[in-house]
Amino acid sequence: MKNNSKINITIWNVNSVRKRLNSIDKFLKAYSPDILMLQEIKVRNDLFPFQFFRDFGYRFIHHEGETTGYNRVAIIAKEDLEIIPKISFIKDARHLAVKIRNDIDLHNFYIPAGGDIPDVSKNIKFKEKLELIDKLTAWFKNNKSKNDKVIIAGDLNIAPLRNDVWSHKQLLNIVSHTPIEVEKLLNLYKSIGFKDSVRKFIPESEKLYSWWSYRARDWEKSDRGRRLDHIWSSGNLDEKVMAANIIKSTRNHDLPSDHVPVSIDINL
DNA sequence: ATGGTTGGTTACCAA
Repeated sequence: MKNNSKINITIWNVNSVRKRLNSIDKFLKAYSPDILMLQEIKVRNDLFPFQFFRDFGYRFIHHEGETTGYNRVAIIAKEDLEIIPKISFIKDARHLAVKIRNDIDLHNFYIPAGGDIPDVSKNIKFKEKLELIDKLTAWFKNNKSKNDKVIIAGDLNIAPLRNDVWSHKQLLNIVSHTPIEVEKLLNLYKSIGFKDSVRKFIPESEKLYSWWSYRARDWEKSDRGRRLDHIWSSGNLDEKVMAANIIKSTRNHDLPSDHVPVSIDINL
């Protein structure tokens, strides 16, 4: 990557990379991001569609071997990136990190959804989700400072703002928008002074979603979405973020993911 | 208040 150039970073929970090849093909032809960070690729290393991405000119494809085809994230880029150590306590290949421009840490996260019941005494998955976010908050506080250049992105499975969900009132007790999750996520946000690179361009007064359930009869008409996918940059990078985009059109592809891509353009 | 859909080395579980 040349100095002083615009870089597009796109995140996308594809809900199985193999099922989504036609949709990803359409998206890459139209948007051609420099760095593509996928979540929920649901594929083992040996079955990953390497050639598909190489044919689009992506020479850097980073994901890690696990025996199961669940969860998992990948970082794909046009140019080689330096791989940096994973955060050790995140399981199920839900995290990978790289360094860009020699000094910016770029993290790809897939935070667990946390089950259906928003009660830590009845639902271990909800408990583990909250604990993971607490651990991440502590990790950033202990390992990074407000002067470090850090971008964290991915499916965080929490919609923090009132207008990040179709009905604040009706989702208060629904996992992804409960006050306890929102509080935990805000602590992570404040840990080293992250900024929301997408809300920077779209005021909090406007509804904004990145996910629509498969269960709706007509997802677009009912429009009961949530903004679960986020890109945050640390304070000294925020001013270099020049644009953000949620590519809602992919939700109308044949065999779509329930999430749509979220991207930023950043001048580096 | 209930049920609705999708995916995985799948016939249950997670999302």
